[in-house]
Amino acid sequence: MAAASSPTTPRGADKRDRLVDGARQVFYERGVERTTIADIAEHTGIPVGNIYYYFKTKDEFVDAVVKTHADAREQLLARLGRRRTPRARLKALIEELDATRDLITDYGCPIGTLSTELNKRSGTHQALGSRELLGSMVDWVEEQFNEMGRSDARDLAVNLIATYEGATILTHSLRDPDLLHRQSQRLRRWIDSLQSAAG
Amino acid sequence: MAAASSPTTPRGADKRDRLVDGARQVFYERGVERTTIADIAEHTGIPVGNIYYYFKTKDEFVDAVVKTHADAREQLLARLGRRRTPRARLKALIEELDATRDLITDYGCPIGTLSTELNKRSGTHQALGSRELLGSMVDWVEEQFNEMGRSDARDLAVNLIATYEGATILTHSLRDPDLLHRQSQRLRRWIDSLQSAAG
Amino acid sequence: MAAASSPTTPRGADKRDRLVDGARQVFYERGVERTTIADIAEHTGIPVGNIYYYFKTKDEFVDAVVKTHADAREQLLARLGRRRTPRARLKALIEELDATRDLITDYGCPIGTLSTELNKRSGTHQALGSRELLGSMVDWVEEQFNEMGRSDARDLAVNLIATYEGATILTHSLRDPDLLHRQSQRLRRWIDSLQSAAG
Amino acid sequence: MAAASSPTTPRGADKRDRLVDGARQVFYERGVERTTIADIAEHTGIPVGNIYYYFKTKDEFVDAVVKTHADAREQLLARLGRRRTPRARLKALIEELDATRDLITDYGCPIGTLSTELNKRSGTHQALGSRELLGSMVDWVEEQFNEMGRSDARDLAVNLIATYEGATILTHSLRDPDLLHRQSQRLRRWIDSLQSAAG
DNA sequence: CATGAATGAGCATTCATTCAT
DNA sequence: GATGAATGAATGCTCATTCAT
Repeated sequence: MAAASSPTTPRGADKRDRLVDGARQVFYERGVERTTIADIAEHTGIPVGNIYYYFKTKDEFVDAVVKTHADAREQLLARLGRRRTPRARLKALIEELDATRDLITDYGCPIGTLSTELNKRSGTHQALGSRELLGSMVDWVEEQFNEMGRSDARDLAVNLIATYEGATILTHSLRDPDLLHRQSQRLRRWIDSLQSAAG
Repeated sequence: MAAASSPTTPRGADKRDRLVDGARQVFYERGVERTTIADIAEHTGIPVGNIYYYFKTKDEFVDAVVKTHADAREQLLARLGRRRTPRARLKALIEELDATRDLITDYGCPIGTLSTELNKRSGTHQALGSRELLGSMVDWVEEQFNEMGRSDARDLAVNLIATYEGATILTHSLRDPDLLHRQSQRLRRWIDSLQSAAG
Repeated sequence: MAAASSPTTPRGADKRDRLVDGARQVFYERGVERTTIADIAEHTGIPVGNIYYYFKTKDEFVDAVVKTHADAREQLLARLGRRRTPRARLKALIEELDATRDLITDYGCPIGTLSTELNKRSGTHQALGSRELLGSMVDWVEEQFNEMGRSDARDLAVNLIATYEGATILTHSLRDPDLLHRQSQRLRRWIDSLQSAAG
Repeated sequence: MAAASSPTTPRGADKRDRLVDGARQVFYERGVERTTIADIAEHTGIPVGNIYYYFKTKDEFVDAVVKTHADAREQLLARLGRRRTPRARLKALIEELDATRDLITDYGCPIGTLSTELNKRSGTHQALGSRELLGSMVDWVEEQFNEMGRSDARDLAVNLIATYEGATILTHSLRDPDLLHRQSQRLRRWIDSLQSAAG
């Protein structure tokens, strides 16, 4: 009869987390539309009836998964923030992303494919959250370029994220992890090549 | 007694074309998964029962739409091929794509979003056709860079297409057509900056 | 502009016959319910639209096929009638039926399976015709036994037909043509064993 | 707080049983092909959506109904097995079957018509189960004849079952219950007339 | 008469969501 | 809170039948 969850986490939070994480995985692998609540139930081992205690609709699942991605991204950026220079931070970002290239080859960019799917979902579901996902990524990169004294920071940021996202699409479509790796190296060289205080 | 259809088109081809085109549009706007045959029926004004005279399964619709995109791309590349220099061809390609930025802002890149969706569909549907769509685009670009004497033609081609595709994702997610436009300009400048006969 | 059909047959009779015969075959192999008009069209090479010129409904097909079986049976009985003695006629009947045991192993008795299916169809379709099929067979056999002077001719006739029909069911279900053959031999011995003028 | 179902039956088993039994009836009366899931829903009062909680496909219904027939037959044979002599068992079997002649007049032999239909269904559905139904019946009868010391037990068994099955077809087709009754009497006399230890 | 095409009712099946315990 | 079961509105697809030429 002892409490099954830690005193600092709200009751049932662990179960909710399992659900969100399970949904994130299945959404990623099969896509949101093709994932049924029963799929999530099976994947997490939590019965369907119980799931609805935590999530009233499938859309709430989507929101929670989007938030999960946002949190993960925030943590990543926080970790990268510890680096001394903006150039180092940007290159570390590329490195991190490149490290997941095998998953990306199989299922695409978790954020990119989700965004694409949620954008088609609009009408049913506000894709606001998804807009945030990529947007704040661009914002963070922009900050780094600003710190480097670039007046064209926004364009550079868009270029970096766009190049990376596009590479994930090709990597996934052509099932070639090496493609993403080479593109990552190109991006790192490009970052190195940029002047620090010029427009 | 006037001919109902042009002598060069087989009977019923016009209706079939209407269906494929309708499907292409609805797939593009709502996504393949969220599009029902009834949606296509409503959009084209062709009753459901009749649709199945032309397409036996939804997957056949997908195949036909993929083929439509492939044909359109082929025509585009053929048109671009008339330009004198590879550099001019590449810049014209960027120009063409940039011209559709308003649609892309609303619905994303027709080929990119379709590919992404079809990749999640695998198992049910072979995404081979979709693989071709982006792949042959990269191939064509690579040829241009080869003609320019670049030994790193493949990497440059991947970079160009990736950058463009990524830009469509950001443009769509952030609903900002200007973003794609600026990125197009950047790509054109990049093409101009490349040495013609260096690795 | 020469007449395509013989002057003694009504126009289109040949095509109609092809249709009935095709339907008979497909009905036999797949069953009436599982056979579509398109199946008959494909099997006969006559386009669907044209079929409806000869048969307004699927039920009319069924009627025509039943009549075909009735005609064939009549011809068979007429042929058997040429034999001198009733005993010889009955044994020849058994012989004829036994000769088709390979088909029966694969698809059952053409008349028996059709009757069974049509009886389930009642409400939609009056199975009167089908009732005739087996009924007149029994009647003919009864006549033979009558001619043999048997006062229990009806019972004997029922026994003969029932035994044969039942054997086709087992033969078909157990996929064993030998079973029908042995049962045929048993029936012939039984006929031989019957006294000609006893009750 | 009283138990809703008996402790020996799993939860939902009663509803499942209602479904199987309903399906068995409707299959019997209308035939498998002409029975829709909606028919079963209406007949049992269980909504369509709920039915699929118990049976994922129509074929699963068919399997369950076949099994029901197999179970019923097993129970029948077990009951008959209590009789002292094989001859008594066989005669009791005939008696049991004869007792249902009114139903048979209306709908035919439950096992025979089902087998016939399932045999046409092959390709879609393995008629193995159906093969068993009649086959094990023959086997059981064969055992009785073996016990009687007949070396031709197999043939005799085939003859008995075939005669009975054929009689149900005629009875049903001609809508005459008396026909089955007379044939049953004939079979009983035949059994009595057989020598116990002769080939 | 011939034929490809049209039509709509119906069917098996799925699934998000709700309910009773 | 937990859970199996319930529910009904889709969804993709079929098919007998009809129509236009």
